[in-house]
Amino acid sequence: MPAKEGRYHHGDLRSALVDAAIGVIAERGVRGFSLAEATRRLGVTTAAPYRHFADRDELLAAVAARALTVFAAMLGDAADATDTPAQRLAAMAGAYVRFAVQQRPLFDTIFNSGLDKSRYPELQRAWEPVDALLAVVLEVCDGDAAVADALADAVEATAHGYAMLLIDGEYGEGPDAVNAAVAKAIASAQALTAGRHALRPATMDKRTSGR
Amino acid sequence: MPAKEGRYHHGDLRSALVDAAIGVIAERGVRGFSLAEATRRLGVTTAAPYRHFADRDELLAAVAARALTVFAAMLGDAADATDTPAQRLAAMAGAYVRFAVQQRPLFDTIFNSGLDKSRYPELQRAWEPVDALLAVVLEVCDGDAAVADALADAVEATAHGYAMLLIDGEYGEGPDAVNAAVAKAIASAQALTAGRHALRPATMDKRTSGR
DNA sequence: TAACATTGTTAGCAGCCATAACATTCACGG
DNA sequence: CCGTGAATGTTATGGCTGCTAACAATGTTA
Repeated sequence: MPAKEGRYHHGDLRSALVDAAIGVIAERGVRGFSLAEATRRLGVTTAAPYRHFADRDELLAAVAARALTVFAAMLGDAADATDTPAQRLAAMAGAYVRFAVQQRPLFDTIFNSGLDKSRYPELQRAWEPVDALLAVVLEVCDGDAAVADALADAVEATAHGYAMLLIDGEYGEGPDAVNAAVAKAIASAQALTAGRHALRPATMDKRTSGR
Repeated sequence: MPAKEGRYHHGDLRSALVDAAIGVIAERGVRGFSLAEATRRLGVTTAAPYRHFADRDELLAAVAARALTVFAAMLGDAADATDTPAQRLAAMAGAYVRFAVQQRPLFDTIFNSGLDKSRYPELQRAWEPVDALLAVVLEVCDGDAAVADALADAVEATAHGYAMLLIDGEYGEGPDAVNAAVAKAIASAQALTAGRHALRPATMDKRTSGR
């Protein structure tokens, strides 16, 4: 039931707050997000959210949980559009980076909001579909489970790094920068796959890891 | 001249504020940083910083600039401790991740403070030594400049991703998690180097990059 | 319909960033 | 040695934020 004008009870304030929060974050960034602004847009008092969330961060965690479902869907779609396991991995790396810019408020809420993830079990659960996508694809990619795990981690880290540096402006602004970063993430996934023998844990070399 | 007790003029408030800010960030995180708290620790008024910084963010930018010199030094030391260019690259990837945890307040100020980098030319200049380290090592790594640039970007992104995910708690807490992440970053750098032929820009494959 | 749970509001506190007006000290030229 | 302006502090204030306590309106259910 949508909220009627002038009604005392909003109807579904909780999810309306999540929507409003996304809007505010889209306009002002996660850093500029304010609970007060979100309530203003919904025409409720600044005290109202506290009936549904313990504090500001709990609302952000709810936004992040919703964001993770969108994220998982986007990665899944990218994976489904390809044939071989190696292609899926590369496509997901590209989708990871694309998600960061296409859904920047969501990406930022997940990764750049400074939430203490361990405090929100809801969030940990929301991560599972994403983890599953990476893990499943990788088990298929290679018979060797140890290398497969390492490769999944490496591709995830690389895609994450490209995504973060891209939205930080490291590669410039505009669609060209985005496409370049996406392409690099895909190529890196392929390079990691090609050089994956170096990822086997036992292979790790004391000379370079020490300090 | 260090500040004497009860003195009206502090002596060197600007750099004292930078130090204090690092302390506050160390205890409360970048997100919990407050200009007011920093001034409290120095025994000055909350208005005092505005004689030296236009606003809160400008102080953070100064912290970030100092952080980048430490960062560059750490990467440089790691590179110097090795022999071959490939080893240098891998060592820098490990040092990148180690820096994130060993100097977390500094790392967070550089990457997780939400500063608009383009607004602070001082910051852009502070990046140059880091870029130089990556670029120089890579030109040596291979005769092919295009691949070298791509490899430098890929290793940087990968190290950055591991660093971010590590401090986000993705790999757990404690020194074991740190060592594991460092080792993975090093191994990934080696894997990228081994598979670097896939990074050549012309190689990029339309089938996986589309959507 | 009466009692209870839910979900809003009003009012108010404390903390933060930032600015304007004022005070003190420093540094330099006569 | 002094006086005058620049530099660098302080006091006072305003607006925004997160959050809480006390109260009010609405739903729900026996």
